[in-house]
Amino acid sequence: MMSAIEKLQELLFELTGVSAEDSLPLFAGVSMVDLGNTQTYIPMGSVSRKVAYIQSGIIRAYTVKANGDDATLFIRNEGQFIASHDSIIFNQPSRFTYHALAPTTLLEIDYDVLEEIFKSHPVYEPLRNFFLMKMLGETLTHIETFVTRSPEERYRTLVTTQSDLVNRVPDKYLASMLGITPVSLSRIRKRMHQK
Amino acid sequence: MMSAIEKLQELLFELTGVSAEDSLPLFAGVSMVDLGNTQTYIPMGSVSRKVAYIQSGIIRAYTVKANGDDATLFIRNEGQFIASHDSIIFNQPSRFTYHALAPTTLLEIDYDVLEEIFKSHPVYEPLRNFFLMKMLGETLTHIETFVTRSPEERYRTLVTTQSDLVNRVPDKYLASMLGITPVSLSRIRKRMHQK
DNA sequence: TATGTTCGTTAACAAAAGATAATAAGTGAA
DNA sequence: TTCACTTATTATCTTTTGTTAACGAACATA
Repeated sequence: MMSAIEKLQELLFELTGVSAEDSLPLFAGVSMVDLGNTQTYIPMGSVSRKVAYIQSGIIRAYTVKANGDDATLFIRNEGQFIASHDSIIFNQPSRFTYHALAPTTLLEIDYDVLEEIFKSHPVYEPLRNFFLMKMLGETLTHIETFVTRSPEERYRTLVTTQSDLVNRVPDKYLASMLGITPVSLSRIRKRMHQK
Repeated sequence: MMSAIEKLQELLFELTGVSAEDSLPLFAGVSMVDLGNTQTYIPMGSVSRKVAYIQSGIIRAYTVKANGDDATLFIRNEGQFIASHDSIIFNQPSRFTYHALAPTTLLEIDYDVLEEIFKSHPVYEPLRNFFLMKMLGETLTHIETFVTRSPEERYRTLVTTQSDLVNRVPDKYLASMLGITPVSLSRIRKRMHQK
C-alpha cells in the first residue's frame, strides 16, 4: 500500500523526473491536518491561501443561497486537491465553506511558499501546470453536465462515475451538488427504482 | 486605441517584466485567423492543439445533446482565450464545435510550440499560470451560477454582468448556455417585463 | 425588392421541480 | 437502551420547465 506522499512523489517523478530523494524542498513545507466528520476546514468569509491534498476522507465546498439553503460547489475525496479559489485566484475572502463529510486527513502547503519553491526550483513547474490543467478540465466537464443533462441524467451520471461518493455522502449534499432540492432527488430515485 | 498584440504585450510585461521588444520569441509563432459569422473554427470530432486569443468577435463552444438539441459550454468574446480542452487536456478529439457568432479575428498559436517556448524561455512561465488560474476561476464561478441560482436568476446575472453578450448574441444561444430551452427563456423575459 | 429561412413569442398540455409539512427511518450521544 | 436530532421519503399544491406547434417579425440572400 502506497502512502499519499509516495503517490505524490511518483507523480512528481513522472512529470518532472525529480526523484523522491530530491523532492525534499517541495515536501518540506507540507503539514498534515486531521478533521473530524462535519468539521470545517475553511470557513466562509476567511482567507486561506493553502493548497491541500486529500490523503483520506471527503471535503465539500458550499455557500449559502439567498433563500438560506446551501449550494454545493464540489465534493472531492481521496487523491484530489482543494483550495480556496476566492482567496488564491480572486484575492478575496472565501465565499465558500470547506468542511469534511467524513474523518479526513489533508496534506497542506501554503500557496505562497509553493510559489517561492516554483520560482527557486523551476524543475517542479510541470507539476503546477499538470494540476491546474487537470482541475480546469474537471471543472469544464462539470459545467458540461449542467448544460447537456437533466437533473435525473446528472444523478445517473454521478452514480455511474462516482459511485464511491454516492455511497459515502448523504443524499442531501448530492442533491445540492446537482442543483436540485433533496425532495426532488428523492423523487428521481423513486422514478429510477420503478423502471 | 491599443491593438490586441499591444494589450498582450502589456500584460506580458506586468506579469513577467519582459518588454515588448523582447517578446518576439513568444509572438513569432502567432498567426491571425479570420472567421465569418457562423463560421466553424474547430469542428466536433477533430483534434486542435491551438490556443487562440479573441482579438475581435465572439466564439461559442457547443456540443449536441442526446435529443439533438445543442448545449453551449461557453460563449467568449474580445480579450478572452479559447482552446479545445478535449484536445489539449484530455488528448481526445473535441466533443465540442467552436464557431463564431459574429465576424471574428483570432490570434492563434500551436499549444505544443507554446510548450517549447515556455521550456526554453522560462521567463514567460507566469503568463501560463495567469491564464490557467484565470480560466479556472471563471469556470468555477460558472458552476457556482448553476448551483446557486434559478434559470431566471442566471439570466438576470447574465444581463447585468455580460450585457455586451446579451446584446450581441441571439437568445437561443443564451438559453442554451443557461441550460434551458429558448421557449423557457422567452417566458422568463416576459415575466421580467411584467414587473 | 422579393423570398425563403431563422428567430422570438405565444399557446396548450405534460412532466418535473420548488415549497411546505408530516412521517418514517436512521444516527449519534447521553 | 433511550431520546433527540438528522435524513429520506411521501403527499399536496404551486410554479416552472419541456415539448410541440403555430404565427409573425427579423434577417439574409438571390
